[in-house]
Amino acid sequence: MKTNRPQMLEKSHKHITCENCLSRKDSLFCSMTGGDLEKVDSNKSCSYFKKGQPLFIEGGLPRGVFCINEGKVKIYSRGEEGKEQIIHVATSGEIVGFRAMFSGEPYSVAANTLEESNICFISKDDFLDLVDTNATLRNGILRELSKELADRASFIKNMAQKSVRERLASALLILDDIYGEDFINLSREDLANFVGTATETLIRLLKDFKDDGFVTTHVRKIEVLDKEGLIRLAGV
Amino acid sequence: MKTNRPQMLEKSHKHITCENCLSRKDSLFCSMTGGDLEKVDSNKSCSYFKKGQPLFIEGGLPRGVFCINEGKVKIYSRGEEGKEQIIHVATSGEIVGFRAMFSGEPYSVAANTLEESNICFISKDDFLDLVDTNATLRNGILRELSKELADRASFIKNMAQKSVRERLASALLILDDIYGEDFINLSREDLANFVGTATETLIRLLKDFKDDGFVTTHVRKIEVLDKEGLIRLAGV
DNA sequence: GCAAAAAAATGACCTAAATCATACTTCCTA
DNA sequence: TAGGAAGTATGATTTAGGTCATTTTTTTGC
Repeated sequence: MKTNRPQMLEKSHKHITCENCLSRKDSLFCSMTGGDLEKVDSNKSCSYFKKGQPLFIEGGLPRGVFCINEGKVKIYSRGEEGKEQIIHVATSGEIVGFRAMFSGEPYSVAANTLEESNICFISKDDFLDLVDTNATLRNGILRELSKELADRASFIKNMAQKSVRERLASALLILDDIYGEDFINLSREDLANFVGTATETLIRLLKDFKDDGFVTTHVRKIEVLDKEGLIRLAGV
Repeated sequence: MKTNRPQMLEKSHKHITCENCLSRKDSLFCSMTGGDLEKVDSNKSCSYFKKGQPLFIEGGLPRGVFCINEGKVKIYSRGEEGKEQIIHVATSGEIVGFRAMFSGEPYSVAANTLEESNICFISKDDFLDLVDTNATLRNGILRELSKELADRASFIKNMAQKSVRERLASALLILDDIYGEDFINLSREDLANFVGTATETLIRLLKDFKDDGFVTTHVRKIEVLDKEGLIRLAGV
């Protein structure tokens, strides 16, 4: 059963040891062993982020990467009239912002927390050093980049060829995966910006989905009731 | 002045030496020196491809990478009703299909020549070996992957937030860059599948652009007359 | 615990762009 | 080099979904 727990994270800046980080098992860092792990551990800094805080902004200069210990982060880019397009929602264990490390260019996207989060920061030098010396990590990163590239190709195809209804179904399935044990917890506006539609349209469609028994809502939180149904709707 | 030359490529399978490959300067391989270059050279195979031939198909198993010596290749993915979404048009010097080398998964996209092309093939083992031992190449690839990721994020945003008109303007600018000295040479259908619209809509909008003096057409070929105008239209 | 602000919801309306139908051109190839 | 197929063009019609305006609910800060 899904939970609706009001998460209360430790608000201090106390150090989270990689050794004990529960999120590490899902992470690119999962393979790391003694020496490298210690190096990261001693050089990283951990912070508590309130909901809505930026990790970095579009056009900013990257100084390092962020490793999510606990929480959710939206990766997005702003269009002309300021409308956000959310590209990805990152969760515990994910490393955020490492693409700009390699491209040598400013951030092409921005990142903000979607809820209160504990996030560690590893400096550019330390990270690149690690990538250079640790072949397993490097291969993990190459694999990750490739997968993400494939994801985005399919994202583009969906935007081009699917109706908003189908895209919403597919977005809910993706988010249900990301939120795992918890309810999907995004504002209607953020959800609309992920699906790529107007907020009003999203609200209407979500109501349809509710009426049809695919989902239910607890104020702003969304619970997926019928995955199979959504899969059929999404037409994957 | 743009050319309209009827390209006639060497139709044999004769070997193209990397050493003399004119496209190499634009390539990820540009940094490669004696030893590595010779290794690639002696292990690769070169082929002439007719217009419309597949390099690989969606879901197929990758055996190596393709290096375009001369020609154009569309990278695309098919939607449910078989409609193609073109993700990228690759040209001389580009290496195609290296993402799947790292992900260990089947191709998530397909690749077909858009015109007759000379393309070299490098086997998976040779390529991965090279990446493992040549740090410069490796960094080039990481940079390339990152840039492409950024490109696709902006592609997604455009699909979500821009009108077909704006997307067409932006697509024409991108293609004008890719085709360089030559006219843009894509079927209306391919162009529609790149912009992400119906073929009829594309034809109508292209006519508008012609009436407004932004482009002119030579049968199927498209010549950009007013870049500045298109930039304004695209709203970049 | 209340006021103000932000978010969510609903209604009315409008248009960009899809779809369907058909005609015209250009390109192959037999 | 004729004839058929593929590609291009245009017209008529429909509709998904965007926009704007307003109300209701929830959240937030004092």
